Amino acid sequence: MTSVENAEAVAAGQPQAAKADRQEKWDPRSVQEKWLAKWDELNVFLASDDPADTRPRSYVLDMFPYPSGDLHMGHAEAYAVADAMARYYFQRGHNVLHPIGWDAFGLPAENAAIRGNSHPADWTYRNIEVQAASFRRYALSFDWTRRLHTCDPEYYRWTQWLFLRLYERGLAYRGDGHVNWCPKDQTVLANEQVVDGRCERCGTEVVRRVLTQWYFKITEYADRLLADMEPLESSWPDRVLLMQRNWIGRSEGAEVQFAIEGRDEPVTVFTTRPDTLYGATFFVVAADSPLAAELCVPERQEELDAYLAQVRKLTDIERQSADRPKTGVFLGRYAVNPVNGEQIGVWAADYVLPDYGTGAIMAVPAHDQRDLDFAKEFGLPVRVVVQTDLPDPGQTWQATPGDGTLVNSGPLDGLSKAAAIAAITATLTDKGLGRSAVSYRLRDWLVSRQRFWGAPIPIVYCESCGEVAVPDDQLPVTLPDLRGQDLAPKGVSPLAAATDWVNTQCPKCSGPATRDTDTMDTFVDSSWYFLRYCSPDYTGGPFEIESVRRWCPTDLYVGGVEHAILHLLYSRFFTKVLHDMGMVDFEEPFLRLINQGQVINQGKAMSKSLGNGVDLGTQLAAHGVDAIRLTMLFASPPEDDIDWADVRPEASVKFLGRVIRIATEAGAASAPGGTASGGDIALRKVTHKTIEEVTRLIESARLNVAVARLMELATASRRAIDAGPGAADPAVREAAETLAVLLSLFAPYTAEESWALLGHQPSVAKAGWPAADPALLVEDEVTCVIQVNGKVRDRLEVPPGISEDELRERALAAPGIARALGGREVAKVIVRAPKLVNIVPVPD
RNA sequence: GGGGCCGUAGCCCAAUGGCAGAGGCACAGGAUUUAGGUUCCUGCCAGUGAGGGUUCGAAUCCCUCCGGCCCCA
Repeated sequence: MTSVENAEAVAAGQPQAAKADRQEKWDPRSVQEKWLAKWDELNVFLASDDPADTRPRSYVLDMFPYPSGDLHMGHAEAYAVADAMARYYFQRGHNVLHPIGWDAFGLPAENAAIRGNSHPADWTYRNIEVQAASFRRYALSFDWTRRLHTCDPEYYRWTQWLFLRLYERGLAYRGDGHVNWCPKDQTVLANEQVVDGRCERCGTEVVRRVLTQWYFKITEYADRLLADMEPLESSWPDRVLLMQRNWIGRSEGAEVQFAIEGRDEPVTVFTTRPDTLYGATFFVVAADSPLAAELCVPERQEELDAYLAQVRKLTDIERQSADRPKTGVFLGRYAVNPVNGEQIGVWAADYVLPDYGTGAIMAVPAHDQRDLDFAKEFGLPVRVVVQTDLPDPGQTWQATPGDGTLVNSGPLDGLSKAAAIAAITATLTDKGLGRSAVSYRLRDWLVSRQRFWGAPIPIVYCESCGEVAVPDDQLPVTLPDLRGQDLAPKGVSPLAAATDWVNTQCPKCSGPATRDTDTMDTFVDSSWYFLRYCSPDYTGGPFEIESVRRWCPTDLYVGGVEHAILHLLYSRFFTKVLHDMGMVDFEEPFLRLINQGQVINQGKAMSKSLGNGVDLGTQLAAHGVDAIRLTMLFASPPEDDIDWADVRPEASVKFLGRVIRIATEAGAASAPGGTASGGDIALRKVTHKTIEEVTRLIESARLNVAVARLMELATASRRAIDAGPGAADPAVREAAETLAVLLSLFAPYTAEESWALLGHQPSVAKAGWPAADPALLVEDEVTCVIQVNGKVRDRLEVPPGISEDELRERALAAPGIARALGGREVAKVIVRAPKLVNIVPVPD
């Protein structure tokens, strides 16, 4: 029997049913619909943009979802974490911005449209509605009035506008390059979207293609992206900072110019080890670089072509794999070592990549394992120039990359590695043959995509004017109405087939022109959405500057670690560009970052192929929203994975039932509004200690421990009712009310119901955060541990304010201590009043 | 190969150099009960992956090894 039926039974005059209250499991699901309707009416979580609103502002943000079907277990955890934090700030009286929107452009919608012969928008907006309804039921404290979708023309108008601002500043450019191409998705990918040589979306192995594409010049911001991580050190997870640092991959070294026999211009190489310049015994260019084609002598052309055919079949990962035998072709030419005039052979090989550095390297086999492997394969000389205490690499085939003393290096002989780097760099600079240089692993961000469901790139190509930006007043460049098979991948963007759309007028000369047929990477859409939430309906720009000034940067950002590089790096880049444009007054968008863990099952990520998926809807139906939220938060610290096989939502249901019963009994026994000051002091102390600790725990996002503290408060309340002063004691009411308010962060329905049972008007969200009374936090007596040599030998009950001297005296006189000392003389006494004394006897 | 994070009870997790245990699950027992369900109460279990070091005192700091995860090659 549910409590709803109980209530009906009572109304029908069957009092025996009411008595069954303690015996029947309370079903927390029974109150969900009631409070949802009430909350819609009250609508308390609106962020106020009134400049006169003096409440402190907090901006709590969840990474917005992609609308692929309904919400899943992972969403349930992430959004529960952010919601608890947002509700906390709200209860503390902050003016909280906690918005929601959808990252609504993207490939799955397009694929669904091809399959279903429909428009991607149909699928997208349908799924958004499903998710929105689920979010509402999941009781998230969103300000729904700020909802946005990146596929709305009112949104992507400003994505295009931002593209044009980057274009004006030279930060968006069209360039040729070796790009990553996903054969399945039929589009190019950014480097960040290639994981282990595969498309991060569909897992297909990517291939290299040479194409002309649009790029954002994120490399220009490499140094700032690196340096500005320092202030985030304590508020972002270490591993995210580390991953970003690795991704940017700054390395210091030098550029060195090698003259090439028969070529006018020298070729520049980047090396982190200019000190080993005298050890360069050959020169390698990427086999598939233009340089290789150019430098190859005619007699070797055939050999190079055959080699190239092989190389083109390989992925980048295979090319760089250390355990693969080295391959290459001698190009029949020689490069000249600028420091000793030595002629060294120029080789084409696949272990050098065409788009890293300059696509050419000086090979120092003695001190670089890859070069050594190559030298071994082709019988090239190995010359040690840094003497280490390791055996000769020419004998062992183990390169010695470490520090040592320079030898065989002319003027550098005798120097250490560091000194040699400084000396050789200075020499090269003087002679105009090189300079110190910094190289980054980070590449420019490739933003063109040959797909339909994205923001069109707002550029047209005119026969007479060339590349022309679409003027701001002609934005947005909206998508043509393509659907079904029109969208099937054909290697060029589906937009190219919409000739009416493609053919347009040049904005400059009004002559015939064609539109760029690619759309932007959807990571462009999500690089600025957090700014749009501040003024989602603003029509004068992507955001209202004043509004962003009030809310941003985001105080807390919650999302998965899978965005550690991509989305976070891009958003940081956009923020810096907007800062340089004078549109925002900060340089980092997210002050604090929490990466929630994954929800897994039986030790493995949930997946269709493993058949271990757990459906969120089923869980919610079985246990109720509150129990699932509570289970997510209580299972482990937010950043740890939760194995659903290890948790019992039933336990949460049980706890929520305890809370409801306490509220029921306290609510029936006393009225709201009284003072707790005459109440049971022991319970009051527990209550106030709980307030103090939970506050501290929430601040540091240790939500699992906070929940445990609430369970203790519930237990203490139950004892007070059953075996203490009884339900009518004001301390019981105080405890029950505190429990309801604190619990409202985690289990909003149960908290609201409790609040009502205690005789209060909704909403509990407006109750305000309780303050701990310092007087109730002091303990009368503290148990002091007396140790001998660090082992506990006795305990004393002492007043918390006891002096060190008195405590020392009492400790030495304690009966267990004399026994433990066994007559030994005391050498030292460490006193940490009032909790611990450690007595160190003179050693035997 | 380089770098980073993590190993606490049968399980999930607490303990920010000071009593190894807060909370939950599971298990066992008691009370209530028509009930093996519900509720309430009680109990049970490890010496912190292994070894060494620093310290009056180490789960916590340092070193080595083992195991797991992540990032970069």
